[in-house]
Amino acid sequence: MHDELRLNNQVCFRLYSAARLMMQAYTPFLNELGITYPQYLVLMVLWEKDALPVNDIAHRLLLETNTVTPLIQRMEKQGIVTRQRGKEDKRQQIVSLTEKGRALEEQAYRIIPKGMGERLAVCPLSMNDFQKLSSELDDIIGALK
Amino acid sequence: MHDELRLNNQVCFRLYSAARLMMQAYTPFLNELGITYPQYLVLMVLWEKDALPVNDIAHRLLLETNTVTPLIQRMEKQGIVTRQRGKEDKRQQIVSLTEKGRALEEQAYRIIPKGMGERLAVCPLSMNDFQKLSSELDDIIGALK
DNA sequence: CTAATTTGTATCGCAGACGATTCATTGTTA
DNA sequence: TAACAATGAATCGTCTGCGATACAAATTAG
Repeated sequence: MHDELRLNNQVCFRLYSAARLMMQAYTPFLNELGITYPQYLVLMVLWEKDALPVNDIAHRLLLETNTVTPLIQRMEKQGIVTRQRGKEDKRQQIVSLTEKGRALEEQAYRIIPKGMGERLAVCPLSMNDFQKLSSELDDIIGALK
Repeated sequence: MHDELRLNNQVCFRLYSAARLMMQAYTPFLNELGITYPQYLVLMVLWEKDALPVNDIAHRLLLETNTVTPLIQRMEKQGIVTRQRGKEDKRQQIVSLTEKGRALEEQAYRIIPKGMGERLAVCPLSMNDFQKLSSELDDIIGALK
């Protein structure tokens, strides 16, 4: 009846599916590292700049702190990060990488770019296409966040 | 250190964020209908073709049945759909819209295209850009599913 | 036609997401 | 400075997602 309400006409459904399938594609490689995809995102933030309060990590990932807090608590249990109250502001929890957390960067570097590259090779998109896709997604993200 | 492991270089993180933000953008409109985004997806499938087994709905949404089953059970509690065992194959649960479920299509049609259109208007993407985005996402989905 | 296998759902457990609320700490203002 | 507001985390409840498992119905094999 209403073409606007057809699944096949929905950009959102495509985004939703592509994001899920992409996470699923990462999963076997992340399993080798013993982490989940959201945990991998937290690690990428910390590999770039260590010792950040929960709030900064959440902002970087466009997530709420009530999502990130339990995520990081699980990572603490696994010995990947440690938490300590901020010196200047005692409300903050400063999240820092452990030796194990830092070591994961090298492991990730050996496994993931190669693995995902092969996984996406069947995809008929050029480097240029991925570049354009990225900037279009940034436009959507910018408009909605 | 490793540029491949930078958040800003990840297509996957963009997909993940864009999908989440898009769902969040739908939420206020879906709240008026009393449904969630995944429930909306199920409804779009049923509005197109009513009385489908759980399996068909799951396949259409690229989800597992162990995700769709509880989703539909909640929708049944809300009086949006009904379930009955298949006549030919008693293993199947045939999911059908109730009157309330059918009525939601008109409500959705009045609320969502207009609301989301305004929400995405600030997005500097043309109709053509969205078209290309859709087909690129389809390429990724096709490669990964 | 019975046994083995496959298929369609359901159940369980765990990890996100996120709204709502709480609590301690910090900042601000009267 | 004392009351008040804002901020950073955490907690709670609910709804996904999904791997692992279970189970009945249906299909296939022998």
